[in-house]
Amino acid sequence: MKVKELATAADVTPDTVRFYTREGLLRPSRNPNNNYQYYDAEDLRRLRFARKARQLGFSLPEIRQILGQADEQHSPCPMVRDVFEQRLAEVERELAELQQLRTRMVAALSAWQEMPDGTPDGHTICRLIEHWDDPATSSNKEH
Amino acid sequence: MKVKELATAADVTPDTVRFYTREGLLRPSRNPNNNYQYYDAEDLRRLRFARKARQLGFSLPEIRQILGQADEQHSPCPMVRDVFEQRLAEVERELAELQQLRTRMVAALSAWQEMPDGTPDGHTICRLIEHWDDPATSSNKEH
DNA sequence: CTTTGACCTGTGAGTTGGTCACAGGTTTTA
DNA sequence: TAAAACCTGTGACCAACTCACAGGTCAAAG
Repeated sequence: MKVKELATAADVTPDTVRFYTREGLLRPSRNPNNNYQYYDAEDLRRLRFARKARQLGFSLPEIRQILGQADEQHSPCPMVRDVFEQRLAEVERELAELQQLRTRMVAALSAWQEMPDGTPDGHTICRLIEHWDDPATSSNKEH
Repeated sequence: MKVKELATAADVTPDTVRFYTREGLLRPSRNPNNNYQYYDAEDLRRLRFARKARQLGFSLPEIRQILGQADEQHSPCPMVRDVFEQRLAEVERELAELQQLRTRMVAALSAWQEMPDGTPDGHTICRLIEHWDDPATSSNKEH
């Protein structure tokens, strides 16, 4: 398969195929006549694997490591379980952060309903923001 | 105030002050003798404003625009309200996406409890991931 | 047989919001 | 007077692609 064929088969762009190849996740062979890269069924499996892993939150270096282990006949599954739990914890942290941001934004928005637009007076930029009270800063509960 | 003094006053790093200066958010004066940059109370206000706006999800270009409007004696508040609502919508999109990811991850994790680690056999990389069913792909509800 | 269009190649820059490193100049402290 | 702490500008780095460019290859259509 050539780049675009593989890309179509895995439902990604040719650019992504080329990028993953540069990153060492795929190992195409080369036709010395025209310098084209040719991918086989194994590459397709690797690419599909990589995409699924990405959707589950694995990074490219992690995926490269998993593929490398499998290449060397080691089961990557224990590592996968391990990394995955860390990722889940991280996702939950991000989620909490984003929820907090949303809460702050909703609160700010409702507070703004009652505030008029300020006219610039040289020492105020935008009261909506300047008079907004950051809960993380005002009463520091962190650490 | 010199760079570090301003940074300390706004609780950011000197690098951030320099970065914001390069980005045009701060406008220090210069001492021609030593080429140092000097910041005044207005810069401190701008910097604090920028940090609050960042916490509320505004991007640097947006903040630059807001500051620019205020510089020209236009009230940036209407724009702030406008951008803010878009940002809130975006945050809610990201939030939904992250929640979905978390759901998928939790489901995968519980499914994995019952699955043994595979031994590499040349046509499987890691069954945990390969046999995981992406809800977005399998039954496409999008669009 | 040539032209067009679709494909291929490698390289390098852009995205976001900083952070870090480097090499060298200045000012303050001991 | 020398070290410590600060200042300067420039450029690379992070993640995971995406896009652009300039040029080479190849299949089908004229």
